[in-house]
Amino acid sequence: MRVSQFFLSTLKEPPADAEVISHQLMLRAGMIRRLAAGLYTWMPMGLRTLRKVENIIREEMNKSGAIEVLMPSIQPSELWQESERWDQYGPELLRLHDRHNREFCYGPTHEEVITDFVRKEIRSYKQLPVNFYQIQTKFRDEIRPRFGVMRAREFSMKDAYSFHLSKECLAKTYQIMFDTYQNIFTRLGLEFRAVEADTGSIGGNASHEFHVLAESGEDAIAFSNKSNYAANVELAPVNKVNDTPTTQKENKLEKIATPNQHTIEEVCAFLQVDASQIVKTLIVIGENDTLIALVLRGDHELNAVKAQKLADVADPLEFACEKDIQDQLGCKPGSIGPLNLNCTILIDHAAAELANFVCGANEDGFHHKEANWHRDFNNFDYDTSVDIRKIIEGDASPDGEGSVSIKRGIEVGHIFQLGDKYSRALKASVLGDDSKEQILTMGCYGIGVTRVVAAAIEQNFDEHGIIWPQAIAPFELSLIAVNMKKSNQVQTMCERLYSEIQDTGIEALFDDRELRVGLLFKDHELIGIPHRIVVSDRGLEQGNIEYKGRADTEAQTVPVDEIIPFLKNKIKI
RNA sequence: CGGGGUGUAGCGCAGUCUGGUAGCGCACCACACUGGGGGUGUGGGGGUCAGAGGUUCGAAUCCUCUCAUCCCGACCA
Repeated sequence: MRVSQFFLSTLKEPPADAEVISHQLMLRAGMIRRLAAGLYTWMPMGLRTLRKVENIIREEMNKSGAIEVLMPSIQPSELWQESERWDQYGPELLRLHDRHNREFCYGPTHEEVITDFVRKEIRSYKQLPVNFYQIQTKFRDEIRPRFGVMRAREFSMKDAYSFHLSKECLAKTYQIMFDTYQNIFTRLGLEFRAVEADTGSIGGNASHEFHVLAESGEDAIAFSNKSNYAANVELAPVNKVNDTPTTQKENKLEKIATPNQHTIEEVCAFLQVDASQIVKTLIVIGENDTLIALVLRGDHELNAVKAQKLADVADPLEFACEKDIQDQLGCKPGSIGPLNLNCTILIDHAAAELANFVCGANEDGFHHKEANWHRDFNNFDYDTSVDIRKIIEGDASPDGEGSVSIKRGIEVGHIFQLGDKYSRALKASVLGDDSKEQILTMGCYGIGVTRVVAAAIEQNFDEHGIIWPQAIAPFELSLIAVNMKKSNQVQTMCERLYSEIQDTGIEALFDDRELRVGLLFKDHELIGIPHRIVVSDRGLEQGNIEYKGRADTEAQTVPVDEIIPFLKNKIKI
């Protein structure tokens, strides 16, 4: 492609409202433009990368045996009423009316449509298992779209849905999709991890998220340093360290005044103790609007996802207001402690292992020192202690092998074993080999296609711009001329090379603009094209072309005669 | 939806406090010089100062409302 016949629109400065690096670089490199909040136009440069991502996904999905379909983005409300999600989904579902005042929604996902399709089309167990996928535009009316296409309202997603007679069969396809996702993200050239995940609101059993590792990721992932274990921090369990908690010491329980010391930091500083020797007591709403105390070690953080799964705790987790705490427990939140507290108390096992600890005294301005569970608490039972804290760096790995380190990731894929939630609601069934009707079992598998593009940038950039993995670069090679206008030999060589490069199948962007070479370098580095050759009088006099990889620090010279094989070898067509 | 910003030329901003000719840099157009890392000069084009209402002789500037947008919290590919 010649730049003169393409559309290049780079910005020297990032627009002020772009915060994250991928958003800034996508705007500056002329990949996208914002139309409205969470809505983006893909410009020619960005679209080339988007299409490459799609194609890799499509190829690998096809290889896995999945079959491509394309469903409408607008869906009738009736299907959503059948699954009961019309009422459950909330304002994120963009609802609309047609001219006859019939209700529709813009699809945020396609479980209903595909299940409806399958119940009409699939009659026999002999047609199973089957896995349909599409690459299609979704709309989710996010409360706060942000970070450019990373969290847009309209976005492109690859969604696949598999149908089975049995859970065993589903598990097989699930494994195939797991492997396919590994292949896809490997081919995309991204550093990623498959992690165990919460099944969340979609429901179902097994679930894995695929995360692209990047500093700016919104999710925290816990890894074992010894095994393959990886899990979203929201989900990662924390193992009990001891079989029995530390035994009490001789020191007596002591009540001390801690005037105006409310937070853990304040109390620690005031009493000169470490946060790990203090217990914090959080009051949340339980089932039936009772209050429940969650007790954690002072240096640990509550894991809300784990806590709200406990039978007594309301889901979603909700903290009690100060007034209710004051009215029902007799003091302000800053002085609550588990000793003689008049409500259900759930103790995190790390807190239950403490001895001689500090805790609130349930009296404004007072704490206890030297508290011990077995000695000072009636009915304390270590075995009933619960796991409600966030795993932290250095904790033992949940699978028992090695310890945990934590990295940040961007969720780009998610696979679920759905079960029969939708097939049951929509009565999707087939006849089995016993001639009996059987409800289908489903799996679903998503990849955020547009998000992959942003995530790839978050993982691959420097101060000059994007550094594309070759598989998804908009162009593979930059052909730049120094002062072509004034040099016939440069111009002739560029035309010759451009033609020969095209014959190799390498996708080159030939910058034939009459601009200073510095400008050309800046533009091509910003766009992130992985390979670059420069043709100049200076080089040609020595019979050389200059080559530089986008991530290289030094350029190298290559004899003119060898440049095409050299490039073929570098770019591996 | 709560909290905090921001809306002035395509982009980045000043001007607003203290009302009085609409500005700067980049980009764009023309010409000339220049030519291996965002060069120089000369001359240009482009704005309903987010919108509406109000105060005033006079409003980008003061007041009221509306809209848009970004950042921090709960959701998700």
